[in-house]
Amino acid sequence: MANVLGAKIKELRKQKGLTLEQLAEKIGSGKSYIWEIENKGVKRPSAEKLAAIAKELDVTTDYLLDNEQTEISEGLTKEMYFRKLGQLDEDDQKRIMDMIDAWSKK
Amino acid sequence: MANVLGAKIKELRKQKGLTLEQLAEKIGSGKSYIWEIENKGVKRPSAEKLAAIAKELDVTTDYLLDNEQTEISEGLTKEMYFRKLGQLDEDDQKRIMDMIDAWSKK
DNA sequence: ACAGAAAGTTCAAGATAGCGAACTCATATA
DNA sequence: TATATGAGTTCGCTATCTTGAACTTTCTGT
Repeated sequence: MANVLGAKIKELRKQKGLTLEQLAEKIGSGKSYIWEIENKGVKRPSAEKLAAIAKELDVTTDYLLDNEQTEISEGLTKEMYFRKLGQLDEDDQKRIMDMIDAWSKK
Repeated sequence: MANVLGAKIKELRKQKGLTLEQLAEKIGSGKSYIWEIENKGVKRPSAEKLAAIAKELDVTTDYLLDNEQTEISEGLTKEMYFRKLGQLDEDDQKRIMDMIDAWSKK
């Protein structure tokens, strides 16, 4: 169960049909580094690199870092609601946000 | 205009009335490190630390990293709530989503 | 003003990130 | 088979992170 991060990146990279070198080039790093993240497990990758990787693989940094969350489908429905939220009137938006705030403190 | 990241963190931390030590403790690091991020400028902070800081300061990691974006926009606020929503337990998430659904049909 | 506490600052040292260059392994092409 | 090409792997090296402990400055109460 170690190196969840690496597993996620490897899977997403392959889904996109990218080689180590291609992904590395897109985010401006060496392919050896991507390999080490995926296989050896880098303990504390920099926010810069990870954000770049996340962007290229169309996921959020938070998703990559969260060791509990290994499925993206769930996240996608949330994103849908996020969009819906934006369509409500200001007042309703504020009510929702207040509610989230309230429930966050538990 | 160097060290935009540090400036943002310092400002947000003060807005919340937190001391270096308080913020440091919340994210599990030494206060000296927070100070160096804010004042000396750490070049490539780890994703883990930065995500923890962002969470504590109620902003996204992406906002902290983006040197162009220095204002907390409306979009960012929604993004932040989107993330908060994902951190609630399933039941609460469902309640919020139901509420959004209900209010969408008005 | 003074003492003590709280906040901020400095720094040396050990741990890790991240790169380049060279290597292996597989697959393709002649 | 031989050669080439692309993908993955190993490793040493430097730069940077991150910490703990000691230090200085600022605040607070008396």
